[in-house]
This record gives sequence, structure tokens and C-alpha cells, in this order.
Amino acid sequence: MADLTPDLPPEHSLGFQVRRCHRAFDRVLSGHLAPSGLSSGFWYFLRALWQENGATQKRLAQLNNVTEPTAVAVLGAMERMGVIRRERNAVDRRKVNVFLTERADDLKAELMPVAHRINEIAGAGISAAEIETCLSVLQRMSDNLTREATRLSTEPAL
Amino acid sequence: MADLTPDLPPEHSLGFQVRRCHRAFDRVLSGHLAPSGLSSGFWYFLRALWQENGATQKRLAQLNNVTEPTAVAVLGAMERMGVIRRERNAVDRRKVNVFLTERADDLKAELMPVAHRINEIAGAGISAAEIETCLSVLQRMSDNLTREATRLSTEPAL
DNA sequence: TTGCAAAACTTAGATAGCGAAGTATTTTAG
DNA sequence: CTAAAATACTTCGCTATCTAAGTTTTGCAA
Repeated sequence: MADLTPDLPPEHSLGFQVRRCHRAFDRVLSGHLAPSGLSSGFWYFLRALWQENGATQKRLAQLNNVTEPTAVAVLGAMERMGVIRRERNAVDRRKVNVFLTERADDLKAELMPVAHRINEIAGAGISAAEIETCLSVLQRMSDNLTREATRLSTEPAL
Repeated sequence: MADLTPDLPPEHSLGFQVRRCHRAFDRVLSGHLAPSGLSSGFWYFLRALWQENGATQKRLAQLNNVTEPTAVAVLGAMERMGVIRRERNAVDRRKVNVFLTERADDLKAELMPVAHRINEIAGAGISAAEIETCLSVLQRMSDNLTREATRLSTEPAL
């Protein structure tokens, strides 16, 4: 009997390559952060806070494309490490504003060059035009998929 | 005092976009798999086994770019669900060969179209040439980063 | 042949991520 | 003004992932 389900060779699967690349990035990032005693999860929230210090947890979750429970967990760890401070909003007491501590400012000087370096390493031997195309494709795919995920959760059984 | 650490806007960061896209893929995949009672981790191992039924756990970990403990955990769950069967290799008793069960064959017919569909959704409105470029860039970045990760772990303090 | 190194797997403990459900606060509808 | 809905956060329990360290088996070398 012939096999009627065509294969999708991993190398030509967008999902496969994106996943592989993601983990490669994450491993290198973790490797560079470990000497400072930081885990890779911190990085994303630190970067968001360097741009929007005092943001609410919900806002930080959005900037990072993670859910709120994830934000709570990581920010909790960051607070215990003294990198951020959480403050209940006085006007709207549902909100919690997150502020960087002095410690985090030192980290910025230490970590920003690392981020640049990792992007350099990743893009070695790849033309600027190719990288631009890749970034653009990744962005459009994320948008396409986010739309689909929303559709899936709002139209459950279909 | 001027800020001497240049920002890396997330939209122009390869790491950021790859991570965002990865999670978008994973969410949609999970959403499509949930009705079948499967988690997204199963998919990657199933695909590998459809190509190399009977492979060892080490081999499956390599094909998936995950570590051996990860493979053990996911394959354990798959075995408990009756999707695979593990068999100690008679010649070299260190090895464990992994075989698909009948149940997994049914899943192939069910899941392969889903995988194709998700890649279609992701690539909607993007030209074939752009996608080819993106795949190629992702592959080269993964290789660059994997090399760096190896360097980091073999030359610890440098 | 014995003994040590390497290989394949496993266990243990940690971090991220998720969805579902719970709590407190604010907003809105009637 | 009050009840219901929406918002922001939290808690809980799960999966996936990692590193480090342990077990069993095999292979190589003195």
C-alpha cells in the first residue's frame, strides 16, 4: 500500500528550523549569562524594563510574548535576586509596577555588549540583505501564527 | 551622562524574532494537537520515528536537537500513552531501540496534514524565494551558534 | 585478563513556558 | 447604588528543557 501522507523533510520545515535556531540562541545566551549568575529568562525582562522602567506586569508579558503566569514566575525570581522591585500602583490597586534596581543598571552595561556579540556570532557570514529578509519573514510568520492562535482559542470547536 | 550602551531594538534582534516566532509556532501546534490529546513535544519525536523507526534514544535526541534527558522524559510519556514501545538492544545492551506502535501509524495520517497546514498558515503572503532565504539563514545561524555553544562548553574559562 | 575509559541511558533538581481557575479591584449597566 | 463584568495579578499543576551526576554495559590497553 502506498503511503499517501507526504513527508515534510525537517530541513524544509519552517517550524523545525525556527525551533532549532531558537534553542541554539538560548543555549548560547545561557552560556554567556551563567558566569554572571543569571538565567536566560532574566534577559528578556531586563531588556523590556530598560526600555519601559515602571511598566506593569501585564505590559511586560506583552512585550515579551509570554503569558502572565510566566511573567509572575520570572519577575518573582528577579525580585528575590534584587534586580527589580515591585510596587502596587496607588491609583489602580490591581496593577503592579516593576522598577529596576541599581543592580540592574550595572547589568545593562555588562549584558548589552553580550547581546550584540551573540547577534554577530549568529549572523557571521550572512549578508545584511539576507538577514533583513529573514527578520521580515520571521515577523510576518509570527503575525500569521498569532492570528491563527487567536482564532483557535476564540472559535474552539470548528 | 550619555548612555554608552547602544540599544538593540527587539524588532531588529535576530534572537528576539526567532524566539517570538518559535513560540508562535509552538502555540499553534499545541492548539491543533490538543484535540487529539497530544502535547507538542510528541510531534518532534513522532516525525523522527516516521523517518527512522527503531532508532536509539541517543539518535532521536540528535535528530531533534535536544539532550538525552529530554528524550527520556518525552519518550517515557509517549510509552505510557502507548504510542511507542522501547526495547533493550540484544547485541549492545546499553542501547534502547524505539519502535512505533499501530496507534502511531494512525497518528501519522492524522497529523501530517496538520503540519503542512501550519506551515501554510505561517507562510501565507510570503514569497517562496523569501521563505527559501529565511530557511537558509536560519540553518546557517543555527550552525554558527551551535559552534559557539560547543566552544563555550569545551573552553570554559576564557 | 583485568581494569579503566567511553558510551547509552537514567535520575535529580532547576528554569521557562502554558492553561485553568482563584482573588482583589475597578468599571459598567441597570 | 448595586450587581455583574472586566481587569490585573496570583496560584496550581502540567510539559519541555537543561546540567550534573549516577548506572550499566562495552571496548581497549597494559
